[in-house]
Amino acid sequence: MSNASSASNVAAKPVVTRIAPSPTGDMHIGTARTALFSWLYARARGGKFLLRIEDTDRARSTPEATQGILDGMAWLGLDYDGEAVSQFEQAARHAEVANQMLEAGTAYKCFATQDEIEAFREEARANKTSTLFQSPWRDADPSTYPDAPFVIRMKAPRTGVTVIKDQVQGDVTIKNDQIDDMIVLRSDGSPTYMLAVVVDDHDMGVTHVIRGDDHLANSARQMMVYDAMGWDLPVYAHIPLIFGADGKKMSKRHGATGVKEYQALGYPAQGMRNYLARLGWSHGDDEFFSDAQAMDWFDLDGINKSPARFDTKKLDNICGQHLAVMEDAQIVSEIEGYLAASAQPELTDAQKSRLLSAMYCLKGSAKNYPQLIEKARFALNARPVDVDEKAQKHLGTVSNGILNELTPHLQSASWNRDALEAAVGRVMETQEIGFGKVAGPLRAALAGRAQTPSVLDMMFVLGRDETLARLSDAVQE
RNA sequence: GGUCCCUUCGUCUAUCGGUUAGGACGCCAGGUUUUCAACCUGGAAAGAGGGGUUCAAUUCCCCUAGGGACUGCCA
Repeated sequence: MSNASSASNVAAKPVVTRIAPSPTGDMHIGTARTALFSWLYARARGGKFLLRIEDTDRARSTPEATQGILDGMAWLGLDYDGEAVSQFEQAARHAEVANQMLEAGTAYKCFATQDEIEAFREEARANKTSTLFQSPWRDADPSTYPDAPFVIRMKAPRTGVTVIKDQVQGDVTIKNDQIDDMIVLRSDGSPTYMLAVVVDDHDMGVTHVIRGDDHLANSARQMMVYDAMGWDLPVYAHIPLIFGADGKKMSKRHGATGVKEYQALGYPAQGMRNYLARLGWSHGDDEFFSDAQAMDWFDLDGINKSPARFDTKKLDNICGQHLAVMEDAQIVSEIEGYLAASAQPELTDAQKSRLLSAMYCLKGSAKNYPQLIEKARFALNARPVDVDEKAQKHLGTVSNGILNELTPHLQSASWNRDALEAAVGRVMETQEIGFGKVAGPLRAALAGRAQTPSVLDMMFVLGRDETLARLSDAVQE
């Protein structure tokens, strides 16, 4: 028997994609990318993007993890249509479908116990034969059924092939004798994932299933359910997994793997979307782009078949480019989210407005929020500024003279960047020194540290009173 | 073990039989400079190996090697 998903019979329908994470831990960065792809695909086509929480594993699912998924989606700006669907809550419907297949004869009751199956597998492994369990109950006469717990299994074809027409992987042919009679309903009456995904995807009207390629082989089995129920197959697109720097599947030892961790690390969401979109997908040589461009360009045929490694250096670079062009208010708002995510004190109103006015000279060189905040210390910290060791070297009797001479010039200067530069220039002339000789002490006095934005920008942002006060503080010390 | 998938600079990738194999990150060198960064210029750097097909293969096919996924009453 041959089976194939047909792109043509769903092409006319509006696109519906979904992300279906299981709430058993932090939302993985790979899940986020899958969500992003699905989101881009649906949004660009005026379709729907849905969220379903695959919480049928009651032992491992937690409300905290569910909240983590919701938070992650919100942070990344991946808005979904309607309410998040709980797979667990559809259990009755799943059982109903299982029973329908039972009645139709496309599924059957299996009374084999887990011990029996395990014993079979052990023996098979020992003999190096196939561990695919072939239930003796597949064609058993119902009159021989014992009064015992049973599972419902699909009656998989044992000959022929199943062809998965995948938009990324191409046609993948699986021999049917490699497919076991998968369990769709457990002995406690609960549905398995294999059944639940198919039923939910069908009920939710999902037209395009975009998911990790660890599900590729599963697709052949899931297609049996579509077939048994006479449902249209979705378009499949199995995307390669994301690897860590060493080429192994991204895991904890590679550093951050959870979406929330990246927010806590201070990456702008826009940059994250851009980087993630570019990981495993490309549109010619385009590397830096907006959401609108990504939607315009994104398509399944641009997705690569080979796994990509996660590269934080490139992430940094892309994020830096986005920060440089982001709206100031947007950056401040994201910084507030970053501070909360990384358990740092929130900004006061005064700090926010200072940050906002300083943003023009901060956002051009930072790659993430910690870097930006580090540069913004001069604006965030109140007097008296604490002077670190490196800055301290620029303060002393010599610098006192320079700062003292600069003070009257600043008192009379009109407060714009050119005038401030002229004021500094006058001190350079009379003292016959270079800009650096003035900037050093000035930087130390204004910021108390060696790495800051331009001294001209700092004075401009701080304003006359604050600037003069900081100079005075420094001279007194 | 079995089935399936993958393989272009260190990394992300372009190329859809004919290119000096292009771009980006990172790296190295130089420049700019008011510190760090940013920025500018230049440079090194790739078709896993072996067979075919073809006038011509990075591109199509096969084999090998190396990765990976699946092989659960997990999702």
